[in-house]
Amino acid sequence: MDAKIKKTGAAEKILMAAMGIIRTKGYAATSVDELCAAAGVTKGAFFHHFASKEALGVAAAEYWTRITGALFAAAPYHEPADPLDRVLGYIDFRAGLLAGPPEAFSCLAGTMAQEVFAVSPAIRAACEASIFGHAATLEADIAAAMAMHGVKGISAVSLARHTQVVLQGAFILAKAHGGVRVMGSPKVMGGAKAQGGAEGEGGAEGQGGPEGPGGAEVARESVAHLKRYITLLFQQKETTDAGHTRPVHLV
Amino acid sequence: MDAKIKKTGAAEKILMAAMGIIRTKGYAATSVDELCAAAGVTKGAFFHHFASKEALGVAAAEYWTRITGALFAAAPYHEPADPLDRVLGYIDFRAGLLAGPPEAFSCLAGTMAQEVFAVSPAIRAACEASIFGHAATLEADIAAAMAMHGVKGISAVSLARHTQVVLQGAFILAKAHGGVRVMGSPKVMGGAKAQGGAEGEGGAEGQGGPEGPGGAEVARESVAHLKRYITLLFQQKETTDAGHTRPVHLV
DNA sequence: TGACACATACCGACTGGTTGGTATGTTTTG
DNA sequence: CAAAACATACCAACCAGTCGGTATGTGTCA
Repeated sequence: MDAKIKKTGAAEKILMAAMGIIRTKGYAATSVDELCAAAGVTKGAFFHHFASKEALGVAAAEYWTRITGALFAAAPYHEPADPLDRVLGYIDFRAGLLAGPPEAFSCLAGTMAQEVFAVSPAIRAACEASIFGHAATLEADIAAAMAMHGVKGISAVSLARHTQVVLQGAFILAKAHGGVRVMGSPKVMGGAKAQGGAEGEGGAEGQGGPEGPGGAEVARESVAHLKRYITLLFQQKETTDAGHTRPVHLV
Repeated sequence: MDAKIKKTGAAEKILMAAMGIIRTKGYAATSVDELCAAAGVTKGAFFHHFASKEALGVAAAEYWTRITGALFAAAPYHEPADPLDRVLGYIDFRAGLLAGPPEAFSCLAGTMAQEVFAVSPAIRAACEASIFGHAATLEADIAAAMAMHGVKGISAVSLARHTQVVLQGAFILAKAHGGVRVMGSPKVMGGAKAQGGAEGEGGAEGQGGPEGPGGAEVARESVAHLKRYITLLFQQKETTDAGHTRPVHLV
């Protein structure tokens, strides 16, 4: 990087900005002007690279797939020899990512899919590819672990998807819980007008966690349940096979 | 229409319309005009009853809490004497609701929380109250079941929330999967412009389920995992506590 | 080497339609 | 009647998207 110091093009700057803003405010509430301002480019540049706002949505989902794909490919959970350890390692890795405000750890594809599934087939498809494609990267390890530990009656596909269900759901509870402290940046709707009666906490506990503001802890607890589920699944099948207890047909 | 046959006021008509439209398109993409048209009222009526669009969002979340609260209070899963059966009955009840297109079974509070958690504290709080409040209705049964069956080391609060995490996550995967068939109503974005490369299926299987179009089946599979988790949780504690074989009620 | 053709990347003023919201009626109801 | 419930007309701000233009290559032929 001497002669050519990485001149980031406008397209990528827009995509990076889109990742941050859409995860915070959602797709529909994000305007093209806002995206351009955040990326430091003009509207002309935007529509030079993307045919429409919807096309940017598709591109953002694909960008997200690329970025996260590289992150998980390089992660250390692939190392263990036992496939079950790799699966549990994946879950630990995901739990480790749950820190800070929700927009820092939530999933762009899940956020967009929720909003546009009924109005933009193209974006929905790109989000589907991202989520289900990522789930598919777990299938091999899960299948190998099930074969090795003699777990039967459950499909690896379904269990792989279930891990994503728990993560996506954890993001939502985290977003709903406590919320973000107004640390400046995200412009908040005028508080005077909303005459909402729901001011009190809905039975939530201490929200000032160790490192961040919001519901990362709620999310981590569910991921712990997921890990316990998988552990029990494999542990019980082993005892069932070995011992006296009559074989339990799962599903 | 004789003496007083339920003259539905404008406010409730708007709230009912909001439930349907926001669950389909999301909060941000739903315009006030659209809401008024669907409810068959005018803008004047809208702003007579709601101070702002944000105030409607809060009211919609509270309306949702009321509606669903009544539904679950009247549901039959409260009948069994064994609290564990009530908990598992709840999960079966939720699984039974997973049919048709995603906008028919997904959660308004989860949808809105995802979009507005960073921009509208009032709506976020109302959604939080809805989701965590509903989770709280499960705590008593879960705690009783854990006491009765000697399960320790897990908090009832956390397990109750985990059920909601799985459900919310299941909604997202269902929305991302396959999608809705364009059966007329929801106006779809212009397909010509979006030059998305993601046309192929992301490794998904047959999407034409028995009754509906989309991903209800994907959702049901995750709920089955949830039920299996809770079953294993109690079953293993029982085997650990009391002898070996124990009545297993799987699925 | 220089001149020409062509392509890519980017700029920013502009447009027509839509947005949430308001001001001012008219009708219904207690 | 008076107040609440609803309708009509309207507005400024904002929206996605357009369009004419510039600056910088890049290949190519003489």
